[in-house]
Amino acid sequence: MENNTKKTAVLETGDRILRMLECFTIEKPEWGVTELSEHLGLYKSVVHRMLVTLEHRGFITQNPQSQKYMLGIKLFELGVVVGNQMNLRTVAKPVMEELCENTKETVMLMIVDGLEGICVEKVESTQSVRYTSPLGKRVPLHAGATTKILLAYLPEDKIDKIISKGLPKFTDYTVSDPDELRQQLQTIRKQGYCISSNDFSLGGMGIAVPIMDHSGEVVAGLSISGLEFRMNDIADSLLRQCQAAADSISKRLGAR
Amino acid sequence: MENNTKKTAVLETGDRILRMLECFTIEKPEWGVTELSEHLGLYKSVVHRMLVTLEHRGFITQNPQSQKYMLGIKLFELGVVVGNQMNLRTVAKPVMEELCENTKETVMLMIVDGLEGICVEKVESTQSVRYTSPLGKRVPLHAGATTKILLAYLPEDKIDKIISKGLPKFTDYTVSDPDELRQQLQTIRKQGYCISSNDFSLGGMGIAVPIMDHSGEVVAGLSISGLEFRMNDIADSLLRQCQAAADSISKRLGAR
DNA sequence: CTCCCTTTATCAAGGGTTTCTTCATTTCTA
DNA sequence: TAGAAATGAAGAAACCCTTGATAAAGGGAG
Repeated sequence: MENNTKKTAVLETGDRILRMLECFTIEKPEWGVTELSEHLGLYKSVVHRMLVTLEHRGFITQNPQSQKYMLGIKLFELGVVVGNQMNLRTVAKPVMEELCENTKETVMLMIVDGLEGICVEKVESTQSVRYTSPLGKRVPLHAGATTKILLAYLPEDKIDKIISKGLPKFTDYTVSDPDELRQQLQTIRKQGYCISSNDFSLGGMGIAVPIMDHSGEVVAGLSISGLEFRMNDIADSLLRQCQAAADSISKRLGAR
Repeated sequence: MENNTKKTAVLETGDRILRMLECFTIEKPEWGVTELSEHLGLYKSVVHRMLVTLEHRGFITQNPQSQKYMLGIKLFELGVVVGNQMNLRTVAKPVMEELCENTKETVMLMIVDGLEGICVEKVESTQSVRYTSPLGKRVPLHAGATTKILLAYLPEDKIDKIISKGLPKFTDYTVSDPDELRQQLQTIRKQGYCISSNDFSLGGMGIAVPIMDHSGEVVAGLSISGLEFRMNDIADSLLRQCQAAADSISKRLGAR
């Protein structure tokens, strides 16, 4: 995600280090020097020197057995600082816990960052078979109820940008036709919620509503997610509970 | 915390950026350009350029109203990656939840990083009056049960180093005499647990035990923390439950 | 089980590139 | 409106990349 409103140029060396940090993900948390070199298109000695710099202050640590590198405890600390400063998360958590208790399904809170959605909080169902998604994971906005509700309230130019980047299919039910997606988004805005099944994962179902801040702007999506066969017949009831929860959170954020 | 086993020099620009990131803490999550400049002893234009570099990729974000800078969502994502790769946390969490449920007090998991302790997981009591400490916060090792249990099992040279850095008092009961501290640590090792009151916060009480990994090494401290007047009379029972929980976690980590 | 070869990680030095230092300009707040 | 903070630009100074050497580790073959 790029913020290019400022004229000041970025520091090349700094930007390169940040780019490398972005390689460490939930899917691939461990990297070797050669792997990073190839992935980033940088000399191995450059990569190594960056890793030593990060390791020096605990931002990265090396697994002595495998010699591979992984993110260090300092990033855990900084991550907690970010989590703490999200008023939205603090306010939402107890409401989400209650909603999960009442519905027995996973409750998720997502925001938009750039052209993607990120799960910033979740309360997982305690049922053995449950829907879940990793906290902090980035997902596309056109598949899944929680992200489609966010997409619906984005500015038109941003929706255009997302569509122009392409709409990959995750299942046979994932919408990939731009006109059909726009139609869906219009319906979502009209009814003020999104219910979708099977479009991100087969057998999955999500019921999502928007959360507003004091200025009436949509700042997050709240959803109940689970298995379709469990949720389909009680969708109305789940929707009402989700709406009540979102209203509660919105009010605490200063919405009218 | 410095890892200086490698001969490769760190990148000055990179190190400077990391040093700046370390300024953003739970206590002070927002900084202005001039504040950072003075705190770090760097020119304002250098600080500004570093901030723009971090902002460019979402590692830092600027509050438009106050013009101050705070950590960005990218660090939240990386923080989650770190949290996920901590096998200890994943294994411990359900056990901690049960322990909290059974004891009604806050349960905490701490590790050592450098010469300090860090809380890497906690399950807070649901009682309105409860003991708590921020997740991810660094604390000294000589005050409080959870950290003293960790200190007790550190190598002698590391204990010496910590003592030589000084033992600040948090209450009148905080141990600050090196000989007395060593005595306490010996007792803790002997009995295999630590119970302390009032030495980190007045009225607070903690019961802590060590968690071992597959090699028998102490990798974390597990504790029940609460108010002294609630815990004092049932300390034996709480200690047994804490020991059982720690044993369970240790076994799942491969300890015998 | 040991040795050899291949791959990866680590390290060093000079030329080229990037960033700091200084100060100007813009923006914001009281 | 004035002062303080944020933002931005250009030449000198410092840093880093590029290249290749060395060390370490792992795997396969005998």
